[in-house]
Amino acid sequence: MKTSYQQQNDYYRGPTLLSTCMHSIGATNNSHQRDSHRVFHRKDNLLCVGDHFEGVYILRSGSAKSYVASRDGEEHITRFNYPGDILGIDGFDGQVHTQTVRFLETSSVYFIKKSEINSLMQTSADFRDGLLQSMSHTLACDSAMMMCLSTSSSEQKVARFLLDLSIGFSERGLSGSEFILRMSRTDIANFLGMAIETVSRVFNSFQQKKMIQVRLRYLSILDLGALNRCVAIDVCSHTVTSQSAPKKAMLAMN
Amino acid sequence: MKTSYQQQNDYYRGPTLLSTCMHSIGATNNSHQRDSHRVFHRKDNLLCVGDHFEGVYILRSGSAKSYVASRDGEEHITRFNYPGDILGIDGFDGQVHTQTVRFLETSSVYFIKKSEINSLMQTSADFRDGLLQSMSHTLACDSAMMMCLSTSSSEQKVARFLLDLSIGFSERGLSGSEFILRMSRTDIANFLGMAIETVSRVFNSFQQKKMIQVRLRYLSILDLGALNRCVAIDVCSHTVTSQSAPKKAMLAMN
DNA sequence: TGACAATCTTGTTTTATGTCAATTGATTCC
DNA sequence: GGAATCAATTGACATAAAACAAGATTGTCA
Repeated sequence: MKTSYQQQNDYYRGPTLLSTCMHSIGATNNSHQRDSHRVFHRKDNLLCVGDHFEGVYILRSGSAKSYVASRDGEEHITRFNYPGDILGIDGFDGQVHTQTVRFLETSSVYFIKKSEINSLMQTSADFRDGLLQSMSHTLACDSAMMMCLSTSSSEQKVARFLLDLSIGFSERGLSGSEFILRMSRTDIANFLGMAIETVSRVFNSFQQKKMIQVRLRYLSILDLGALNRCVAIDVCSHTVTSQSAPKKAMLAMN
Repeated sequence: MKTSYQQQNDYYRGPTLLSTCMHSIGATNNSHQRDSHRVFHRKDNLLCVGDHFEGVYILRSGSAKSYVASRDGEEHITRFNYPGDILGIDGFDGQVHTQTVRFLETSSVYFIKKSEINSLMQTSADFRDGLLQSMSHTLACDSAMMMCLSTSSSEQKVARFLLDLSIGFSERGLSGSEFILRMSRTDIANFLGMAIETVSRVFNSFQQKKMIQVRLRYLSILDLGALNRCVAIDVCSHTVTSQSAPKKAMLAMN
């Protein structure tokens, strides 16, 4: 079974918001490239809350999760990271990192020193635009996530999550319909703000409706349309007869 | 009663993440300052989803709400804005705005053209740092908000909301204990991802516990400590005898 | 000033989802 | 290779908060 799933930790070479930056750096100085690459393993931390800000990292291969911690020690995952993502951007404010970044599998990153960022901002318009664009894009994603967290049902949240993964893999030239969930159910539950049991139940429910096929961390999307419809209006769990009047009206408009 | 509440639409002159930027701009060119100031009224839109990105705005006085829209027309408020905040930053990605910004009261903004941003990024280290810092700070706030939305009870959400407002007003040199809620209950409910009725009930509950005093949009914080404790561990709505075992344990550790 | 429209509050009912508990199924590691 | 640990599922039950409904208050404009 494993063989049908694409390797997700191939080096990422496709277009990305920061591919331009890589160019700029390459053009500026080739000799230091060796030193700027670092490899990490599962459960390694790239950064911890409170670490001094030294620069940003571009994830080249593998995957990671970024999380914040509340006063009482509770952790909350704010993002899953994939190749091309910039890590450690949160350090610009106050020169201290507010998030911990932990790898989900063997991964490699490219490091850009603070001083390098500064000089590139002045000399390379591409780098400037790329960085601003990337941060701006992250802000937009956060807004969408907030909307998802605060207004969606459990089924909508999981559907949204799977679709985002699917889109992300597609953009990176991997299969958007068959992939491996590198994170645990606990991580997914934490990220989506729901109980782990509910995640399990929704997966099961989707599977019974032939929308997905899931076994442990191997996931196939069988009916993309159904997932998309689920996100737009949460009809997955209801029969038409049990629809409330407002929901019926919304369906009618479609 | 109104007289005891501070005017919130005085021009903001205190320290802010972008006060340095204002300096830089002032130093660069004084003559255009007149043109860059614009005044808006309640319910006016500064930006709409889909608008082409022309530059960013710094809110000088008043207040606004930023919201995104889903496919089915539902709106979700992602942020309330106060003097010193940068508006329109979301346009860096794709040169199109993804959020609508609407004023809650008569407000004024300072406009910085795209071309100006570009030249300032090159020439002024202060502006560069200020902008990156501001965006980074916003990202951190978003993370905290996501955590709040996904893991908090209704009482915790409202407590967190009031504390954030209080801190924001204090930082701006206004009273952190007595202020006007410029947004409607509906806006608050939308922002916090809860029903308007629940917002009303939580306000009432807090009032009965002498934590706050609220009448329409006039709000006083009577017991800051209680609000803070409510955010840390949600004990507001429970008596000690009804605590579950884990919650009791958490309380004991305090 | 009075009437209409918003906005906010309060009471009751319903339901989605969390919590608790038990079991099964994978990994890990001597 | 088998105990031990960790991860995921499944079922029964409890509950916080949404939905629904009705009323009170405030704001607005002729």
